Amino acid sequence: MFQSFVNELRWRGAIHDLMPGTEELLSKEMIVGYIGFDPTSDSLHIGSLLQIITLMRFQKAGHKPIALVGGATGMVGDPSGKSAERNLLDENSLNKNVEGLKNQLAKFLNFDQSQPNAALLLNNYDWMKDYSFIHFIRDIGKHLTVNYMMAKDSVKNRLESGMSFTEFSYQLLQGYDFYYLFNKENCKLQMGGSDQWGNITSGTELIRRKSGNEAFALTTQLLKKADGSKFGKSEGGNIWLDKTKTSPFKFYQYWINTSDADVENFIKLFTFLSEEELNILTEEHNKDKGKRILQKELAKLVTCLVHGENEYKAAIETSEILFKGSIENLAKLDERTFLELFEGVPQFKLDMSELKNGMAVVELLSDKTGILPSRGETRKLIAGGGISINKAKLTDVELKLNEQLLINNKYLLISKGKKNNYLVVVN
RNA sequence: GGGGAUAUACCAGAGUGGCCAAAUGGGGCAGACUGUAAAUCUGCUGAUUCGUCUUCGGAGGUUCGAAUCCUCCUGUCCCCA
Repeated sequence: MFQSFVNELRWRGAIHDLMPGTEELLSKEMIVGYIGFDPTSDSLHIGSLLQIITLMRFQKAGHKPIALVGGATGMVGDPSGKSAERNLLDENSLNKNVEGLKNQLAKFLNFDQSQPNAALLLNNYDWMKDYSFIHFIRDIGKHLTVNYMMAKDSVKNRLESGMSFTEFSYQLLQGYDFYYLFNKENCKLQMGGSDQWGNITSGTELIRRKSGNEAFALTTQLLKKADGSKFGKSEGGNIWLDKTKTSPFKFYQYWINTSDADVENFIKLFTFLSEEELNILTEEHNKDKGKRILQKELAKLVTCLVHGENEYKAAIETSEILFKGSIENLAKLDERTFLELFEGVPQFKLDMSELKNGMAVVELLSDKTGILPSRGETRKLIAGGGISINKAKLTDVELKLNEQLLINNKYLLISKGKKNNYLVVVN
């Protein structure tokens, strides 16, 4: 039972690096392992989802996962992968972020205390807040040399451009977390993205030097898309797990749009389908890639995992209407269903009186709604055939809107390109 | 401390008195094709009431006219000490 974890990550192509002995350790007995999450925002995004899923797999393999929110480390800022010193978060937003992350993380793991491998959700602020500087540098700082710390990539890369003592100390804080969890929770493994290797090994080193014990590390591949662009971004920015930041519809759309080049890789990483199930699906998919079998399955499973089945179904319906449906069908829907369908679509309000006065499309699209940043750009886009109203391509730049265009006397469906839809609600 | 180079739109990078809202490439947005994919091709990419208006590190100046010349300031890079 225990041996499957590393193997599973391996065939899914998730592993970047393992400390020697890690696989043996995990195959013998139930192990406690942790992953830390930085409270840099009040929601996690789909990049961190991969780490959450790693913890879930870890738990499914029979091990005990700890999700650690970095309430203390977040006050300092992890320099890993950063080319410049960052601003510190103020405490209010930090607290808000910590709470947000805790709520999200809680949804993915099993905390049922009757299970021996029940998950834990911890905040390192709890053990750091009363640790005084003087004691910390005596107890902890004494065990790692500056030479050792400087050899880390996160520090080395910054020797030219400069780095504050604060960020330099970061690895010591994260190292101490591991040491603390090792002693307190018998946590022997830390996992994380490959950019965390340096921080994790500072922890294992601290454990070794301070107590002579051995701790282990496992890092996962950092995700990249096949075309080199960044994973987890769309025009609107990050794809968040919080549905108020990224609607389930948009979330679903992100996954359904996965390119052929990425989809096999992503479905292995982001779903719990077995190797056989995946083989069958992939074979089906390869027969006719146009059906996008893998994309649909991936979008379904990830949306269900994060937002639940109901939101997934709603997202599918909205997608059907927006991409396949006709405007007539849309008009047939009752108001409630209509609004439900468009929940994930950005909406704007407009006064009927403004419409009756004959508002120019250009004005609506730029000044009134901000769908486009300027009138000039709006004109250009219309001229280029990039705007549709109620699914009909808009050809007349000078068009004046009137109430006859409204669906059910109330709505206007604006599309920018194929994939960006906006709903104007007229009262 | 001395000497030199450089600063141009989202980025890279041409332009060195008028033909410059500024070449070209990348990125972004849109169109065609397709499968809501990739690749490819096409258009757009300062604002605008389409007459103009505001931009080339900053502040002044020369000139009918300045991204381009002059002065000062600021930032960056390189060399010497």
